[in-house]
Amino acid sequence: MEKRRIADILRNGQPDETVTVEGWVRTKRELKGFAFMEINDGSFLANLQVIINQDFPDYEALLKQLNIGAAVKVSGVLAASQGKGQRIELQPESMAIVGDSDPETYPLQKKRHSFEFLRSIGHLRSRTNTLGAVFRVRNACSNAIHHFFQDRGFLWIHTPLITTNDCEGAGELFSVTSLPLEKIPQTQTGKVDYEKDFFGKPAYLTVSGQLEAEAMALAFSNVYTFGPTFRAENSNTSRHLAEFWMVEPEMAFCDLQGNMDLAEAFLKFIFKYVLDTCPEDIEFFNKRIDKTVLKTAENIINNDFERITYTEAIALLQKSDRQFTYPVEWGLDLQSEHERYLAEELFQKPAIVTDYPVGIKAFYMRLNEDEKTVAAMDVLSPKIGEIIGGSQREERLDVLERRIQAAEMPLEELWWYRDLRRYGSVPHAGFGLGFERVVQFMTGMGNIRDVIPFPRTPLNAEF
RNA sequence: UCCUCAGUAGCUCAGUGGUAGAGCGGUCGGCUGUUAACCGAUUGGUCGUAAGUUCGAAUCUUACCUGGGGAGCCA
Repeated sequence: MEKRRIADILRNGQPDETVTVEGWVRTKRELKGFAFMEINDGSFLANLQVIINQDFPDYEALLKQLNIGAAVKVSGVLAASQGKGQRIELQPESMAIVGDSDPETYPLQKKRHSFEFLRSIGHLRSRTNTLGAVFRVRNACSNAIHHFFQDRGFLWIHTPLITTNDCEGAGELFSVTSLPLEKIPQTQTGKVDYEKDFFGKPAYLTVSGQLEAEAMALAFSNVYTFGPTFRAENSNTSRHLAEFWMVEPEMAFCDLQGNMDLAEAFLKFIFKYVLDTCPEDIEFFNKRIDKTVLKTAENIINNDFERITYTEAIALLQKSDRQFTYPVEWGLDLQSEHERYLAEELFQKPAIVTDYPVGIKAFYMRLNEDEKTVAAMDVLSPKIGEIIGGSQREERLDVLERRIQAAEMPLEELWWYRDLRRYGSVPHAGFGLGFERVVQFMTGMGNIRDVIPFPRTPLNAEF
């Protein structure tokens, strides 16, 4: 008998087809002479309804075991549903409890649970409608990312998770060591003797694969990373994780314009891809989580992003009649409230802000002709804020070295990064995108901890 | 890390100085097409932890722990 996924049955199944399905009981409703059971195998938002008549073998005993959470295997014949709410349903001929579930202790009920509670049962929460939809969308989004870049000839590169650069960028780093913490070897001056450590010097979990991606871009022209990234910052917000996934394309022979064009095309593509592949899940989010999800997605797909310079953004903020908590002044960084005002209220769509003051951006961003600004870009989105941060990179050795020194960073440690400017240096650009923030944006989920299966945040590494 | 709100039954919450409550869930019974099924009964508690005030504390005070929202930092 043909084993089929529930998504396939609900989309394509026809009456009188014989099928076998495997999944978990989501709900059961008992009536006088028969019972309804719904099972879900994770392939689809909706459940497959199974009708069990009282003349089914061992009806009484079976029903006692068909509790929410139990794993079952059912074979039978599809039939057009007599009731409302589903097109097709399953009339079983044989049924087996693969793994039972005690209803007294199983924490999931057939009712709404708070996301806070679901986080405490991270190993089971993916069996709920919302988290199920989240992770299907997350998967589709991952797929979309690879499609987008692969179709354009970008090489997917795997940059190291362990780094000895403590100067990759901002953010606190997690240390990586094989030294015994209870008895750390010390030098004669009483400092940690890193020469005895695994790598012979301090090592950390990476906060970005960008520097290595630049090296690879200068060999393969267009590359991208897509992998985990770590930040030890004690951030307790709905949009920060200690371990998250980042997408970082890097393009040789590319300037800031090309970078912006790619970022915009990229966001449009992945939104359209997810809309096309997970329409039911997006519909669910639009109905139950955030009623603007669909509108926002269509807005992104169909409209050009607003593009303004930092200087123009400051002027717009100063011109607005809104009272901001933080000062608006050329040279100061944009605060969350400023970014949200621009994207959410003024433009009501994503906005790309470029050419920030040199003083507030990283050393590797290319110095503009005015020597006051750098070729940086931030894509600001409604609700989430900064969703993409990128720049054209400084390709001129002398300028780069000046910037490194101005940032009081050690030139020697960046010897290989400087080498890239010495041998065949070309204008190049790239950006970083927080993957979970995109999934948050697509689904309307308010807390980033609910768009990654097992979130790592301060004081939380359970599961 | 800072500000702010919260922590009471398995879940969601009410109770704001005087006997610990409801809905949902679970269990039992009823119901011929349900779909957050419905109807009836029943079960269920270290009121986050510790100390203090009081004749008496879920309720007031202090500290701590945990969580939510916001901010900073950032993607």
